[in-house]
Amino acid sequence: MVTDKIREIILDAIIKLGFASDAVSGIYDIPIETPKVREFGHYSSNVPFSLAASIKKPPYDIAVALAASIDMSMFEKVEPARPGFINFTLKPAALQDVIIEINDNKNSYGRSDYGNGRKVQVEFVSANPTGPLSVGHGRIAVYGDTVARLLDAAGFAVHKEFYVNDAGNQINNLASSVELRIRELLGEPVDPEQLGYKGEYLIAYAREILEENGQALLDKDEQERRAIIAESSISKMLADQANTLKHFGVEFDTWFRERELHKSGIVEKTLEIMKEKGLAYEEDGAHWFSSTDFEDEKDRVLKKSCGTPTYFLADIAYHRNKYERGFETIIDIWGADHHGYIERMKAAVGALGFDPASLEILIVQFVRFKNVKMSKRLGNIVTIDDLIDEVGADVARFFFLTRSRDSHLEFDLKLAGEKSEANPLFYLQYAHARIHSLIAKAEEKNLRPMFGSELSLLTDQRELQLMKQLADFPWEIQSAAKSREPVRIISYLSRLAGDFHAFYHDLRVISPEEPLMSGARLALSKATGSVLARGLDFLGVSAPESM
RNA sequence: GCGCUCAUAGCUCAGAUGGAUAGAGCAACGGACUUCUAAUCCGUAGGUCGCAGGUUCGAAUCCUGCUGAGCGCGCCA
Repeated sequence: MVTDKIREIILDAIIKLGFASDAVSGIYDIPIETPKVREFGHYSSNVPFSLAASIKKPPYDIAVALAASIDMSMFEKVEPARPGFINFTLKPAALQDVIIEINDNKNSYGRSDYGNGRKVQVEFVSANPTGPLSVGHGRIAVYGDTVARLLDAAGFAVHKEFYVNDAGNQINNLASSVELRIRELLGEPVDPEQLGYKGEYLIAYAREILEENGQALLDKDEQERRAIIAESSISKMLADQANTLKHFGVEFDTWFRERELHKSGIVEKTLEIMKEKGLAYEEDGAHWFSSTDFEDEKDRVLKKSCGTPTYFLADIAYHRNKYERGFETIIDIWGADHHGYIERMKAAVGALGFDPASLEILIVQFVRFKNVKMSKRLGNIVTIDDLIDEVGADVARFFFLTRSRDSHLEFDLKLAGEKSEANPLFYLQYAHARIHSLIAKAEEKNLRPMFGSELSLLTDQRELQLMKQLADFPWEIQSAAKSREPVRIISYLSRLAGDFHAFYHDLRVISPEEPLMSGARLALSKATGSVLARGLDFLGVSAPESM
């Protein structure tokens, strides 16, 4: 990775000059960025500012000293700049090597071992199994899935999990609603007001359950009847949700059932542990977690006076279980309505002796709607399935990923379906398709990508800029993974596609009278095509070969 | 009332631990195809980064207050 090489070179110079300190002791302490102004070079670092405090010299003087001590083998120019930057311009040869690197690592370019195989769990969506997934879940699904893909590329061992809340009142509600639908199918009068879940999707479940079990189902005693209906409804719901997510390009390693926590006794066990550690007390017949000792605003109930555990206790047990499974970093992705639970969850994890910093809870803001006809069938829900039907999975995924997770986005279904809104996606896909067709056309004239010494012919400003962009890919993946911001990949790919389009427009690729130049430019195009394809793959979006 | 999040071009949004002249797409305007995909390229115009203070060599970014928006504050899940 070019950026890491530059960091190493800077670090060597820092050590040589005796400037190393606590502030700067490893390569990842060295900031590096692409300057906004092209004249400043390919990369720049403001590390002199980081060093200024510890070695008590003006940043500019440090920049001058560093620039003079840099190993120049990769660079054409290394210049200090006021008030304290060092600007680097790579030699063309250093950029040309990137094409070879990409070609040699077609299926792995962009991957790094930054994560060093550390186990990370990403838990997301985790919708209740009581209805179809909404567009809000869709935003979370795409965000979580993409973060997981990026972490994987950055060298983490990633596990994707969907937590199924299949215990608690909402399940009783679900079962009784389905039972009412069954009775309705059998001709009994049903008061719609009694339906906890009014969505018509339950009618289909009721029909199937009736077919599977026969009318005898209703003769069983209530507890048994409800248990059958509940389990059956849940598994149908999970199958539907999984199917929806699959169409959306999102698949999980595990679907973790809350029920299992209760059945296996982990929930009770967790309460006992908390009591032993003096973290829980009894008052008014209920069990409380003294979370105020851990910066929560008030104590929370773990087990109600009626004897049933709260959702919160189950959640604590669940998180304990996550740590027991050996995850070093746990990422929970929640909707904005759950932000009030972050403090208490972290408090609980910390109280149990785990490092609260290892639990990252990321909030994804809600999606609001504009120009949407509310579906009577489902109440005020726009589902992921509706969205995919309307605009397709690619556009839908891309739409969510272009907004950072903090933005309170307004979803305009009308706009999303139009070309204008989707244009940035087509821009990327078009670049990929163009490259594919270019290479096919060259083949007809017996011209193929060449990865030898002819690459040194690539010295035009357009070519250098495109190669520089390709060189940045691994770094962009890594920083998007570190910051959990997939949106960066979109910005990056747009720049890459833009540089390719400009290159393509200004320079002739296929010219039989210049076979070496053609070969080199085809190699550059091919490298661009594979980086685009890999980038789009991280976003879960297709890279079409023709459009 | 308290808390979390957000406010950047007409619209939708980027903006790397605080760094150099705040960017892109769409919309508007003006150019570029008898030649590799014009779903493209080149250019013009568009900004008091919600408002007011503060921190410092430097603030869209950090802190405080205010305004506005979304969400949350139960022995619900």
